[in-house]
Order: sequence, then C-alpha cells, then structure tokens
Amino acid sequence: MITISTLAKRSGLSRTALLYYDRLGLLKPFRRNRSGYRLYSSSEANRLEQICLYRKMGIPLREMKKLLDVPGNNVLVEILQRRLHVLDHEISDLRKQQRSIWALLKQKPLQQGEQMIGKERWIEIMHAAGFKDQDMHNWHIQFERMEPEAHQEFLESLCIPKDEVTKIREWSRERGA
Amino acid sequence: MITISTLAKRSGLSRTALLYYDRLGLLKPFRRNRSGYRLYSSSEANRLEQICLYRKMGIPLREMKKLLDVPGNNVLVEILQRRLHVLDHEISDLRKQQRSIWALLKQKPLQQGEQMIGKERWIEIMHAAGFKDQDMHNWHIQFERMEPEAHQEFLESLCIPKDEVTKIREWSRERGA
DNA sequence: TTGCTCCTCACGTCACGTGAGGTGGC
DNA sequence: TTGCTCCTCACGTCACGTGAGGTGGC
Repeated sequence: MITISTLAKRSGLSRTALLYYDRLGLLKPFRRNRSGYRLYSSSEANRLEQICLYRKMGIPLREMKKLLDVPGNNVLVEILQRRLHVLDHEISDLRKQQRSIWALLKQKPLQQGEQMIGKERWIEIMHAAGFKDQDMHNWHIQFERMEPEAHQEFLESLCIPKDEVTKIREWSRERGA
Repeated sequence: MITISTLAKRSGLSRTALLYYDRLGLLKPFRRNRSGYRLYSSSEANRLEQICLYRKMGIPLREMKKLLDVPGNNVLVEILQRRLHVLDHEISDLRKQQRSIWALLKQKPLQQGEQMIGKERWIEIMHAAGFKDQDMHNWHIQFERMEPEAHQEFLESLCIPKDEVTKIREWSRERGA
C-alpha cells in the first residue's frame, strides 16, 4: 500500500495528474486510511502502467476508461487505428505550419541556425552517393507504383510545393504505366 | 464598413473567433453603430489577414498582438524561430506516439487498412528502382556526412529501433572517414 | 513543536463553440 | 409581423497546474 506521491514518483506522472484520474474514475485508490489519505495497491499500479502506455500513444483519458474496463480487443485496435489517422493529420498540419514559416523566413535575411533539408539538398546527397538522374527517375516511378501515399508524404517533407508534387506524381505514373 | 459575420466569411474564420479577438484586444472593430453592432473597415480587414497568416504558423494570439503592434523585424524572426523549434519537438513527439502504436499493433493480428512504410518496404522500393546494396551503403555514408540530424530523423521515420539507428550511423561514419 | 505529506475546493490555461435570452433592421 | 443578424453573459472543452486554507503523521 503506497500513498499518492509515491505512486506518482514511481510512474513518472505528477501527483495532480493522479488526483485528476481519481476524479475521473479512471484510477481509484484501493482505499483511504482513516485520515482520508489515498492508498494504492499493486493492482492499481498495474492499471496505471497500462494508462501510461496509452498516454504515450495520445489516447484520451475517457477512451482509456473504456479500454481498461471492457478489454475488448476489437475496440482497442479500432481506437488505435483512429488515433493513427488523427496523428497523420496532426503531423501534416504541423508540417504545413513549418512550411509557412520557412516561406516567410526565406524572404527575410537568411536564417543560419536552422538547418532543414529541402529538395536541392536531397538531390545533392543523392548525387554525392553516386546516383544519376536516371536512377532518381526510376526511383520515383517505383515509389509511386508501390506506395503512392508515402511518395506524396515524402515529397511534401522536402518542402516541395503542392503543384510540383502533383506534377512529379503524374509524371511518375505516366512513366510507370 | 462591414459587419462581423461578413468579415468572418471573407476571412474564413468563425464569428465567435472574431468576438474572441475583440475581447482579447487583438482585433477591435473600427466602431459600433447605434445598436451596438461591430463595424469593421478595410484597415481591420488587412490586420486580420496578417492574423490569419500568423495563425497558419501556429503563433499564439498574445504573441501576434506584440508582432502587430510593435512591428520589430527582429522580434518576428525570433518568434518564428522559436516556433520552428517547438514544431520540431511536437512533430517528433507525435512520431513517437505513432511508433508506440505501431509497436502495439504489430503484436496484434496484422493490421490491413493501415499502410505505412518501414525499413523493409523502403528497401524493396529501392531494389525495385534498381539500386544495389552497395548504392544504399554509399547513400548512408553521404547522408551521414552531409546531414547527420536529417539522417537520424529519416531512419526514425522508417520505424527503425533506436539502437539500430545508432549502429547504422556509426557504421556510416566509420566508412565515411 | 517542526516539517512533511496529505486533503479539498476553486480558479487558470488556450482558442474558441454552444446555447440562453434579448434586441435592432429590413 | 416574420426572419435574419446582431448583442451579451455564462458555461464547456482537455489534462492537468497552482495556490489557498486546513488537517494528520512521525
């Protein structure tokens, strides 16, 4: 039987987080002592481990309750897949934000500390590694054929503007056909 | 002179967002008519365009106030660079979340709808495009030499475990020396 | 007694969204 | 008069953090 701050330290969460979980009904203490202190057993510690796991995945606390109380496997997979999609969108939103900032900073005096890798730099690396233009063309064609979505994502990650990405992909599909 | 909903529609924001900006003092209407309606002039419309621009970059509203009221160029660049760093961290946090979920889904029955590209799939694409193992080795060496941080990021994006990433990078540095 | 841990409200965060209840404009 | 836009509170969101004010344990 351990108290709330001990459990907090062991789990790496804050005491207030555990208080909050109690209020939500997500993690109730095993019992209280006579002066009202929360006491947790190893069973709660295990439950908290699961909670931490889901927390790392960004699962909302209300979803966790469902997962922990009804250990339906289908529900878990479904929730995780939904979360993957949300993450995809969030990441691409943040990338868009980065690109907006880069676009604005480029007009300003050249930034120096910020290294980021764009199309030109990528091509340099490929050349330095001995790849010819023809190799890169083939590579686009195969990438588009095998993983079109990932191809799009990759091109966007190099800060290539949207219309150029579209062109490259269309070009790849024509050649690949 | 236009009313709040008209401005909202033109800017693509919600009416409540504009109400909120007024309360914050970020975007005050030019004046009110006799019945209290907010009236905005083209000057406010321009200011709002700037706001939308910063909004796209994820700049917090209180920061925008500073930027719009004191148009110090240094302040802008500084804020944008801070934001770039925060974005870097947020993106890598979200990637970590994705990896946690992938790790867990892999143990479960094979997911089907979720296509994501890992190391093996990447190697397949490279092979399909006619790249030999030796080409890929050279590529790692050059990538590590020219953009070590980006190399790390790229390997992580393929869901390669941390220790293997370290090994690959060490290997690349040895060969590159 | 001192210092530590614990307790319970209650309010703040960030950028709005959502009613409720009421008034002016055409 | 009807329907539309506008107004101002006030409360909700999400996962806690931060005091305030008070009590128990060693």
